[in-house]
Amino acid sequence: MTQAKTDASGENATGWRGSKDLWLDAAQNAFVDSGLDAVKIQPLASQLDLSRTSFYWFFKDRAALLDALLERWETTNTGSLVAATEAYAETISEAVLNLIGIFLDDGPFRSRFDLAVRGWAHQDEAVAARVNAADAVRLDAIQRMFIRFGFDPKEADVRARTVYLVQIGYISLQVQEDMATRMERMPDYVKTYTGQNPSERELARFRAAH
Amino acid sequence: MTQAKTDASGENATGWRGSKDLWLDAAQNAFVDSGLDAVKIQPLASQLDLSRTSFYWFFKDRAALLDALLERWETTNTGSLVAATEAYAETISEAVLNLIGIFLDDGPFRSRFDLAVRGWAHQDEAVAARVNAADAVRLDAIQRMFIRFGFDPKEADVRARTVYLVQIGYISLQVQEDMATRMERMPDYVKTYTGQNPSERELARFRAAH
DNA sequence: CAGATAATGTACATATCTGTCAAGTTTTCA
DNA sequence: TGAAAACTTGACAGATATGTACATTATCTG
Repeated sequence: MTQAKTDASGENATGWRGSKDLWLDAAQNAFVDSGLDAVKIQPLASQLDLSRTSFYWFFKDRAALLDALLERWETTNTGSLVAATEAYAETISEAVLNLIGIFLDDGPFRSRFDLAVRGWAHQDEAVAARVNAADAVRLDAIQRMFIRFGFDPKEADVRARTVYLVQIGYISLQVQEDMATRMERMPDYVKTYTGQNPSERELARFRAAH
Repeated sequence: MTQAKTDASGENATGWRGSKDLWLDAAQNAFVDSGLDAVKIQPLASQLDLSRTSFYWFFKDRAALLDALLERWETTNTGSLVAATEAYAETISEAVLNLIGIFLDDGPFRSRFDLAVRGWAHQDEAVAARVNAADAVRLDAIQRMFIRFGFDPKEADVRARTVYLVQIGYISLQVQEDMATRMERMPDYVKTYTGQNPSERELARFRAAH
């Protein structure tokens, strides 16, 4: 078997109606919107207006689809978070703002994807293990960021956890706050996270970026 | 219909094998361990060694069971958290330690129950609304706690969010840390949350309690 | 201990999902 | 343009879930 090719724009370049990515994208949407148990071949098929059994040409079975989903998550979310911790910054406040930024808007890090994966981990040991590993990698990257700005390793660890866990908590709470509210809280958050107030210039730059 | 009575110890006081609470407890266990979609009457029945249809004598249908589950959550977790914010404390550090304490051991607040309910909220609008309301009540109680110790309302709000979100984040991460590790991090957490170091006496009291 | 009530079980009707197979149809490319 | 490759489909088989109707049995009460 060979997959349908896609052109540079990601569009379907072949004359065929279905493709591996088409099924995977549909699965991801269902997964992000409604959790693992919404990822069912039958409903996806009706939604795509394809025969249910056509799915089996692209994937061995449902488990293979779920594997692909998890793999996609790993290579997306953790990577973009680590990159943000390594972005250029002159002060720890700026670095923290860089990091918080990726949770704010729909950048490469997909909060809801993260949430859905954690829901999955709740009912699957193997997935839980992979999520745990991802969390360790992320926390480590954030801790290194604090250390780079002169924090003692132990305190850097706790501060890394604080920043990260607050973001995960936000995602878990599924809060729907408008940007203005979030912006208003930002200086206090930075102060809590770093122990020092962000400069007006840093805040202005952050506001401009989001 | 009348339910089987239970005696003071909560044990089954009647000669009947099943009871509303028996089904509800089993449902809660399945729910907490594996999420909403594990709460199915057929599996619960085999597990309880009762006929599947016997369930329908106690509950109208599956939806009624789930309602009871959510109600139980509301009257347990939020209540115990609010109580902890109102517990006696001489300093903000002590108050924060009081609050963190309920997440540490298996007290009235059940972390995993909270996690499971949030997973449910992810796939059900109505549940999401009730969880949102619970979060608002909890955050409000924590904010009042900070204000009581002299914090400015806006800063109290952010600090309340930080403490609460970190705990929710911890739950979401399903971290399995031993008590020693958690204890070691405690002073830094208190410092981050309150801006001041806890006294040795406060830490000693906390260690003794957990 | 008998009748009422509470609880349990069997049988049936129905829905939704997964996966296999063999036979189709479309597209590609030599 | 015609054979091969890429895809699509309907029919089948099986698993597991929900809920209703009705018969049956266990427990309680007077």
